[in-house]
Amino acid sequence: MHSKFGFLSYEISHIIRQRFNKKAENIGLTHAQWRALVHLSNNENCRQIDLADILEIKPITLVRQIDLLEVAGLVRRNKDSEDRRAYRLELMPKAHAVMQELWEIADAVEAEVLKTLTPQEQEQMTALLERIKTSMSETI
Amino acid sequence: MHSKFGFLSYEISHIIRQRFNKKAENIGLTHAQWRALVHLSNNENCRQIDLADILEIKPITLVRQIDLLEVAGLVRRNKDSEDRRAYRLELMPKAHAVMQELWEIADAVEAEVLKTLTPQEQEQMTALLERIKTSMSETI
DNA sequence: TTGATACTATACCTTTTGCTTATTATATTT
DNA sequence: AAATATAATAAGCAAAAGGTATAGTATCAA
Repeated sequence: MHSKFGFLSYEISHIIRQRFNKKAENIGLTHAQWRALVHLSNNENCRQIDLADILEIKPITLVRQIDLLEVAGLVRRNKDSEDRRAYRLELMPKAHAVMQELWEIADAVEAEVLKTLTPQEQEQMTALLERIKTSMSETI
Repeated sequence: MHSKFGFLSYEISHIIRQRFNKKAENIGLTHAQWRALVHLSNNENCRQIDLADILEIKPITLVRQIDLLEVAGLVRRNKDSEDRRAYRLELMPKAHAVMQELWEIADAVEAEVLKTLTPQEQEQMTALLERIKTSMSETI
């Protein structure tokens, strides 16, 4: 029996993403931008390279996401006082309002997806996935 | 506490995909083509629209994947004898050899990813994910 | 201290994946 | 027979990500 976990996790997140995009299209943020916002809010004032690392994407890929978020007034690049090469990324007040809307959509999509499991099973699965993710980031 | 499952499943599959692509780049098939092959081998002789449905993509998106797979000699479009609008997709012998290589890579990536869980936990998680996927396809 | 090396952000270009809209040919239903 | 639906596809676009190269700045080692 061959591996299935890779396909399962891909296909589930693929459908979640489709559903999220459909419900969120009027907000004007793509899934990738929304992901950047969430991780930025967990790591306020980090540099672009830090955020790119967290998002598991290349710095150049992040540059344009930040460009768009900056134009939308959600994020600001502040010059790092200690390293003149770097920027520190600040979340603007408007971002919090947008994020609240997006969290409602994300929570609704997720509730729909997980409704087939009991609360205990949901917790169990989240815990298992978190262990996998932690182990993956350690393996480089 | 906000939803996490969407992010977790996305991020894990994102990293799995990166690792897979890196190891498989010399084979000359992209992740999407590989996914199409696997699902085709589980549904031999289906029509393009059936496969698109299984892959949760639009038929036009699949057209070009099949074009590429056909050029590579892995898949053949056979005219459906009962419906002259449709093609039946046939997996060519060469595809099986390629798939064997790709399965080895996929299995290795997956083993590495899951090594942090016990075999029981791995089964548990796969079972939970399969229930989610089944429930999602039922919800349309 | 200076010269080599490394790092941060980014410009330019390409690839991969997927979509929308519309078209052609064929089936099916009324 | 006419209206409607379906299978594949063309044309063109968009989102997400990467590769290579470069400017500017930091850091380390001789």
